[in-house]
Amino acid sequence: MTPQGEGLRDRRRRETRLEIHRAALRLARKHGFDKITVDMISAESGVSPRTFFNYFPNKEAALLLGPTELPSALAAEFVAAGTASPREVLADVTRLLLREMADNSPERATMHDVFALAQTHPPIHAALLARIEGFQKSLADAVAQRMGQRPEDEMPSLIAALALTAVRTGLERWSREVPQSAENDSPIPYVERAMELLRTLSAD
Amino acid sequence: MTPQGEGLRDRRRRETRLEIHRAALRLARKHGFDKITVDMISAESGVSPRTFFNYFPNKEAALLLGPTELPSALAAEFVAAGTASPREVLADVTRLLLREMADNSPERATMHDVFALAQTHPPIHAALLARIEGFQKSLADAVAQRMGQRPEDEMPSLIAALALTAVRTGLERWSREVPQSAENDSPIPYVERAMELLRTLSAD
DNA sequence: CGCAAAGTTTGCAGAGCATGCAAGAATTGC
DNA sequence: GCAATTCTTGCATGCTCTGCAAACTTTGCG
Repeated sequence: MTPQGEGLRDRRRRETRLEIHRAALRLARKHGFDKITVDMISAESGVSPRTFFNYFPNKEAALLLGPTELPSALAAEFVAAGTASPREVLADVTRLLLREMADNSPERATMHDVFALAQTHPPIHAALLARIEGFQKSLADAVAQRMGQRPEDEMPSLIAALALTAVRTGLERWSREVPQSAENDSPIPYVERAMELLRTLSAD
Repeated sequence: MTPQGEGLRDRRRRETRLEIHRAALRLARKHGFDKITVDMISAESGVSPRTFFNYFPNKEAALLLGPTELPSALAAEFVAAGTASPREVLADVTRLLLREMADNSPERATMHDVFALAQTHPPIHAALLARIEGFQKSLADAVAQRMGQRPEDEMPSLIAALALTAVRTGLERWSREVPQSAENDSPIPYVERAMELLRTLSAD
């Protein structure tokens, strides 16, 4: 998780970014996103307001820390698996996403909070949707590459959209259902259930 | 389209709203969304900047005029069709949406422009996604009601999401493919194609 | 018609968001 | 240890959006 060859400068930058993110999330949980300001977040995280905008393009972005694209290592591995039928590819994509979520357990509490906040705060919801959409696009690119199609062809987009719809539906339910994010509390069963229902809807 | 029992006041309100919307779209097409201001839109549409915000909550919203929910008449009709299997309901939803799009031909040029602008302007894209999400939620509610399920159950959400994914994919391709919105140029074949591919993906 | 109630427009003030710029501080590589 | 690079910060500025109150318009009713 912590890159090896990084110097002091890189480490500090990563830490500052995380610090701002955590401060934003803490304050948003406490007061509600619409009641906090960039000044408050900056003060809470010990940087100047101007510096806040060196790390995040806007207030919403500070809440959304995760990757905005499919990590290229995973993408490469996925593409290398070779051509397959659309249905097989879809099944592979869902497996890929589930595995990725299983690995990223530390981020779970954050994901829970962000999804919960999004339910009640339209600007966060919009930002979250845009973020997911970007991820979906990079996923669709990987799918297209694996299927030997062009990125603008519909099938890869549809496959990526289906898979992420299941993920999103599962995460939304999880964040609604489970009020406090306890230890060892995983969204994965929820996502699996959504994927299962999607399969039912397809091939019953 | 033009309600009968509306007085002068209502008519003016509707006209002003449309006027602002058209001004916003015209300017956004011409200069790009990030280059225009609320002051410019207000001037172009002949109202004060303050009045702009009486009609729209923010700059993005002025571009998105359409309904934010499934019209209640359609919802009622849909629900009345009675219980059916998930797959049948999904097929019905896609039919419903296609019919609705066929009827709304006047809005096509606008839809084309908005989708095209969204491709290049992240804030519009986010606003559009949020709008679609809201529509999807109301659609899911209708589906839930028809299937005798609760709104927070997953199946209705998944059905609504699938149908709107097809619509969205079709519209995106349409707006990318067809640069100028000519007369008699319809997105419907594109949406139908996306729906067809989705079926292929399910039951092949 | 005429008048009171309700709704609409506008200006003004003010808080907050976001960006460019330049000066100063810290880190890096040599 | 020094020059180059990168990061932080303050300042100035423009834009977004809201609350409030005054002026104006429409409406409904006597």
